[in-house]
Amino acid sequence: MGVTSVASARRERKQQTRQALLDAALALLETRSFDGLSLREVTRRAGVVPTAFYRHFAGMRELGLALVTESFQTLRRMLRAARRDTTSSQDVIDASVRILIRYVHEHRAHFHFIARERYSGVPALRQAIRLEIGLLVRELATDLDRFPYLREWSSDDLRMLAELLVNTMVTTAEAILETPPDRPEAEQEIIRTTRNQLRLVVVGIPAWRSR
Amino acid sequence: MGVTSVASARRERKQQTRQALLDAALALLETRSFDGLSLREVTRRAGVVPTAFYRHFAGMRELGLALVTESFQTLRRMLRAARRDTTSSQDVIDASVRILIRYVHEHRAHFHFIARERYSGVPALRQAIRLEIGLLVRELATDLDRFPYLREWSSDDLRMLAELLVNTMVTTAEAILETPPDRPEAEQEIIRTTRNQLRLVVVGIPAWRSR
DNA sequence: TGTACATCAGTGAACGCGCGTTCACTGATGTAC
DNA sequence: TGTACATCAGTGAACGCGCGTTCACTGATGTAC
Repeated sequence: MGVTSVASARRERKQQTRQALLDAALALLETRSFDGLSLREVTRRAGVVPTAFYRHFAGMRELGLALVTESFQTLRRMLRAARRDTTSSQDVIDASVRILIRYVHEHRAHFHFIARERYSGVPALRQAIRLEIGLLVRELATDLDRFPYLREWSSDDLRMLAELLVNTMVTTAEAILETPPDRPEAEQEIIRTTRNQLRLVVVGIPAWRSR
Repeated sequence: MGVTSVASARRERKQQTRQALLDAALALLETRSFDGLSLREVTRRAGVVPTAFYRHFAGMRELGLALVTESFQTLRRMLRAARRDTTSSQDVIDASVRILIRYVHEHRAHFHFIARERYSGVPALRQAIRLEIGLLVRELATDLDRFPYLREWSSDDLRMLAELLVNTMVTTAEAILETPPDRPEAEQEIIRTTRNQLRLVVVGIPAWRSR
């Protein structure tokens, strides 16, 4: 038994309520944006009295920031999975897109939340998300230089490429989320288009020479 | 004097109030998302009593749809300007980016609104915006086949390329809007990156062969 | 052109409702001895 | 191990407020003759 992680029953249950609040908010955000979400709705859905909210967050803004953190943990896990899969795979693009689609389906709510709030009404959330996306882009840029041709690229150019790839992936994720679940052929069409877009970018790489 | 456009004083002033409501909403949307906007705020800012609202719109949803229409008129004008400028220009990419930046600055509110609501909480707005963006992509795809190499492309591939270009432009517009006005060098950096991204895509074109 | 009536954009009072936040509380869990 | 006190997650009543929508209204503008 660990010493620092005794996690008394009280602390454990508090953590459960906190998670219930986060999950409730995430579920409500499927149909509303964060701006239009009320504290009372969240507590109602979490099965707790409104005033209990303040035992966990100072207000809705803080809950939103916690959701940003949680969502980007998912994205970072996705990036790690992609790194793993693309080193063992022949078709890097296909493997990357497959990972993306899998993660979007398995973590709809997180992707939804980020897509919604990326440019939405609450400044603190926008800023936090922009910062996190910047970090992801930088991480990806670092990963990229293990590929042929890219070794010689400047870090500025790698960054530019990473941004283009991330933007394309983000747009794809958003499009997948918008697709009605009863139209799998529409999803296939989106996937095909994304693959082609990434291929088009990739075939340009050998021809690229910095300014 | 036209016969059908007599525009009695009454009709004219009604139109003015309607526009005041639209402008008030657009101004408030700089800091809030549509979801978090109230009818009373809008009328207050427009200098009119809340109940007057209903003389012009059945509810906020309808006002939102009117804003979508208005915003996309701006975007369509931009596309026409880009078509004009890029046929007379040597550097198509540079001319296109310049037009985009100019329009973003001159019509901040319209771009802001579209960026905000593209994936935001109100389904009717999301759908309307998605539809309009689809139309813009198709228009651009049609424009593209006047360029070398692209003449031989299938319409599916042209569509794929147009989508990639529009996504890049949309992302750029959003990034420009997020840039604090006191940091023009950050804006220059975004512009440079966008130009490079478009160049990277363009150098890939001659190497592209459909699946 | 002048008059009598119709239209209708905007007003102001009123309603019931859900909101965020405060406060004093309860009772189960944790801690010290 | 047993007891006495401290902690604190969650409760429930209460508050003042802005909301969307209804309704009957006013008075300037438009229309018919």
